[in-house]
Amino acid sequence: MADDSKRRSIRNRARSAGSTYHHGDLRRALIDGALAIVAEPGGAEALTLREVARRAGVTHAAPYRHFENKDQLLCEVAEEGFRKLTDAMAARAARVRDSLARYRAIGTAYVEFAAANPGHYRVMFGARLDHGHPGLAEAAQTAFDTLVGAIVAGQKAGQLRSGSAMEMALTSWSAVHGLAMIVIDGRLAPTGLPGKSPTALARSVVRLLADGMAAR
Amino acid sequence: MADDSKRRSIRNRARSAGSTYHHGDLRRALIDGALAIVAEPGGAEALTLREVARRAGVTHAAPYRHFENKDQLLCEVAEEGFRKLTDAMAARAARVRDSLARYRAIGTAYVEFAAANPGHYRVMFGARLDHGHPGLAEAAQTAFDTLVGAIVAGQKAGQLRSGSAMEMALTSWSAVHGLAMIVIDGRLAPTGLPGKSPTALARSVVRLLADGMAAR
DNA sequence: ATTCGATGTGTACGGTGTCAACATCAAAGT
DNA sequence: ACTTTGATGTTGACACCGTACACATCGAAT
Repeated sequence: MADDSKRRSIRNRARSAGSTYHHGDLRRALIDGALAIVAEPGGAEALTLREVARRAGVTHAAPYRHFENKDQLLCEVAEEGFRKLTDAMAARAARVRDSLARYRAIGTAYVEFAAANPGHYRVMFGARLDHGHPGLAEAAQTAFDTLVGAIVAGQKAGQLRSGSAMEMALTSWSAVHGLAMIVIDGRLAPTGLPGKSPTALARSVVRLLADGMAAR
Repeated sequence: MADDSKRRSIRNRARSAGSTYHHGDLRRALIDGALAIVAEPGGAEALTLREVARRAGVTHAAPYRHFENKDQLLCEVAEEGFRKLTDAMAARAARVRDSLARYRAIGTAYVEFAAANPGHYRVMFGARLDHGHPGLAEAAQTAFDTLVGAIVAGQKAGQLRSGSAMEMALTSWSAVHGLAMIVIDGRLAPTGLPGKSPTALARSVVRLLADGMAAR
């Protein structure tokens, strides 16, 4: 019957993807599906538990065997996002020697990551996220530490003004996070600077910020 | 019957609120209901069309006679939010003579407004907002212009460095918006500065920002 | 070979935004 | 004064969502 053949094809799909038991590694498949949805035009709005299940070829209730609820899945997605963000910043920073320029590079990379992955970024900063989730908290911390590290290094090199590195980091993070949100939410109209590329805007904001933080 | 008495009480409630016809000024009642919900603990998450209708003592479909869809209602709520934000900034600025101090006062007032009205602020910057909505666009523009005005004034007074006022405004807005989001989303953990009051954080960030923008 | 625990299925519940057909009522036109 | 009409509110439906529970299935430990 149609039912049987459909079911078999599902099993086969799961089997082919390095399965451990029952139907492949569903947990991983669900996260991957969520990542795929979030990268599509629909964005974070279209990220629904049922759609994730559909893509994994599984019933809408199956995800509950691997995640307590939707938020837990979102945490996993967000965690992966913070790791990618950290990587993006680190990769950019690695190509710059001057510590002030490195600070700027990190800020620009931050905004560009958000602009390139708006759906993912929105999940990372969604209101419903369980802040207690251990992996997520650690991943977010690591991303933030990248910024702090660059600031401390700049201070040691005498290129950034002395003072509370933490306050400087919070200010920097606020600026890049705010710009990222403004850009991905399409809120540039009031500034009269629409049409400008995210990169150009990021460079402009980060330069002003770095000028302010630079030793004088 | 119970039905009749219930209906009558609804009519009476509407009547008592300066009605024009059928049932009072439902459009206004719906917006007010939305504003009330957004100010409650539940916040923007709890803002549902059906709940708004319930509070107005009306059926779940009635709002569609006054708003095309939920987003249009949200636009109205957001518009009112931007007006209140503008007022809050202007009120604070009016008490400061020095133009650099005034710039700082505006930034601090911005963050404090968001911290005091997190639900409302989240609606104002929700992803689903129709950017085309005329009233909303104007209200947002006015709020932003408050910032731009303060910067231009500071430049004229020789207290803020010269350069593109628009870029400086975008940088300032990014910083206060970013900090506002971080605070109301409870994302301070990575900074190691949790527990600090929004006001203290705002002052710290704004001071750093103003130092950077100040003429030297 | 049997049991058992983990995993996926089916079905159900209450909630949401939205729509279309219907009912009502104030005001305009006769 | 009576009718018509257009704006407003109601009813009931639809498709979706997150979540819960009882049931089926199947790999692995006994």
